[in-house]
Amino acid sequence: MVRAPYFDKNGTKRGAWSQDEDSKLKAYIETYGHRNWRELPKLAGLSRCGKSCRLRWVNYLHPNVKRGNYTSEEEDLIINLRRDFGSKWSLIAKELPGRSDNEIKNHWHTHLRKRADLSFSENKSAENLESHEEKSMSGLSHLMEEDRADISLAAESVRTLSAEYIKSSTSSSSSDSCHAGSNIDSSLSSKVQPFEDSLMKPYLADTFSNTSYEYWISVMDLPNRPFMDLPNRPFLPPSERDMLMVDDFLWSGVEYFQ
DNA sequence: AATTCACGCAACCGCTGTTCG
DNA sequence: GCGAACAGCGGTTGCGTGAAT
Repeated sequence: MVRAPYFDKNGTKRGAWSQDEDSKLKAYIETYGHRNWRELPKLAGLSRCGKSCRLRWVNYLHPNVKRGNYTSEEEDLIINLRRDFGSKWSLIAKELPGRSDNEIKNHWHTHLRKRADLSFSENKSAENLESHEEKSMSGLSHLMEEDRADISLAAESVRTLSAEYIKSSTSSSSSDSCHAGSNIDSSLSSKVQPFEDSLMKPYLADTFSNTSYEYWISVMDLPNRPFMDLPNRPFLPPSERDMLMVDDFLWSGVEYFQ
């Protein structure tokens, strides 16, 4: 189940813990506490590094650690907290007495993420989109103001082009109003296509296959941003950094939908 | 029965924040 | 104010186990 025990080049033991090591660590901490993890292994007679000892204690040996299956209440709580806090596992763990951040993180990745995905796709509906938008924007709060401005610029570009795209699509004679069509002005299409290829398709092909362009425009409709003239602002962000910003922005929305 | 594959989870790695001299 | 040491965190990895073929 875990890495087989071995010694690294410094003579420090790594991998799975033995019962003997567990008892030594537990006995030492219960007697003397753990004020200095670096010194602790030497004093406890262990050939481990301090980090390894800390991890073993926090995740396994601590008397408050609760073993066994998660209750449905705990799972619901994790899903809700994950939605609110993101990957702040230590914060989430504080709300679940007896569960370590590592354990919760593992449980999320192996069980709950799928359930959360399923739950989202089942609940996805038009009336929720507005609140999703708010959540998406609140997801930006952790970013520096200048980064938010960068994202906003890129998002504005997306918004503007998408609006033109839809306008062009819906005013055309084509019966296909969902996706890039053959009737769109070729210059506009050439600008929209990279957007669709590089940003939208991963979502459309995944969780948001039925989400409309109108929705994405509403999500990206950031308030109080200067309008950019398309000729002066190429659609694709000019740098890799901008690209990452847009990606981060979009994923921050996805995070909140889970 | 043997082999392959996917899953679950303990442990590790690398980074960031905090404390201390 | 600065750098080193340390603690803590989140992402990733390695490998045992059981299910599927």
